[in-house]
Amino acid sequence: MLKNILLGALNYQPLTGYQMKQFIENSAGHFWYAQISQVYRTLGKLEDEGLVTSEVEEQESRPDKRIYSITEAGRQMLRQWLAKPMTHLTPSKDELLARLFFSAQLDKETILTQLRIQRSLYAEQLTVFQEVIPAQLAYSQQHQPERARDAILWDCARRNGELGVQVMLQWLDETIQRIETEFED
Amino acid sequence: MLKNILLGALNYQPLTGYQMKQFIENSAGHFWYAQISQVYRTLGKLEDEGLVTSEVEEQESRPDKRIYSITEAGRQMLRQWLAKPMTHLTPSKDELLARLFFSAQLDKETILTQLRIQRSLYAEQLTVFQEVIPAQLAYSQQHQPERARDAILWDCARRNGELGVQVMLQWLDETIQRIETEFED
DNA sequence: CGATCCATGTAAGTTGTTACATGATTCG
DNA sequence: CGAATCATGTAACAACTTACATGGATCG
Repeated sequence: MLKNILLGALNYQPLTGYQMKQFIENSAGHFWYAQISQVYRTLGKLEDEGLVTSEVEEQESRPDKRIYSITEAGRQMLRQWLAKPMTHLTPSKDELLARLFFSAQLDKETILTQLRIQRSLYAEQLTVFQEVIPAQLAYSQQHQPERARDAILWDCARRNGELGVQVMLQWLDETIQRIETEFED
Repeated sequence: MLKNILLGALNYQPLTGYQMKQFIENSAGHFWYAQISQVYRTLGKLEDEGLVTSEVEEQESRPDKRIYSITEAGRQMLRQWLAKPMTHLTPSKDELLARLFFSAQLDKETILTQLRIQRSLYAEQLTVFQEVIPAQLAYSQQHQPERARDAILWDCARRNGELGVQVMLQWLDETIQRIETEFED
């Protein structure tokens, strides 16, 4: 799967491994993440499979850059992945819910503290979707007005993040209140 | 992480690997999943670490059962995990968003078909959170009224799933409409 | 009469994480 | 003056997936 995401990024322009890691953090962070070491290894595999090529650019006072480009075979792979219908829901893992599910043995205050910490983390995350990313999208739209379709889809992804965070905040408020009133200690 | 979830399940009563897989599917499926083979291997490791013990129950006309129980060390591990504050958000991966993000090169109808398939999958999922799980919870509450705290927390987890699915349906409707009106073909 | 359930696992492979190693530059 | 940024990767380990193997009972 990371392979497809790297191909997707390289489909716009050639990038180094380091830049791809940044791309994932800044643009795709809401629906994907990867360690930098994994990015490098995955790029190596993509190159072995002939889906990308690389060339080294020498630099002074910095390590040389290895710049990756997508090949025609890579583009075909990407298109294949995108067009193949997805007939399942992406399964998800959520540590907070896993903990809460088994937390009946904890005392009330420990649970509430946990939930309040998460609430503040989500509140912070909301500004990313409502302020940071919109600013980024506005900028890239000004500089690349020909990418109108991308702009729409990127904003749809952003909106998904915004709604997801809002619903978590709503749920956390509901849940905190419920535990405050329904739990005896 | 799967280790903690298995310990959490065994904290209620001894179970076989097969039953734990079912438990994960039925009760924890919304926030965790695991292959049955992974469950067996993880149980083996937990036993090596002395966090669970097992004994074999012979059966006729069925393979023998290996029944796992949590040890005192296991309970301590579980409590430690539950009580340690979680200061990060669980990162998530979502293939649908990843695909959509890179889908500008696809034609409008292919994207819309994808989104409509997902919409129907989520619609089905909603009845699980609104009908199937509430029935399960009502049943277990009747049979174990002493587990009042568990009942509350399990319903909070269920509610999280319900809200999550509802927000995905809302987002899919929004997104389908947006692509229908804003995409030219 | 084929699929699903019960019930166990192993083996091979892929993916992902953490730690290590290097080193100049730039920012606070 | 220490931390972060740029830039590369390797090694060891942990986690997870897929395929294989077995076999009676039960359901549609």
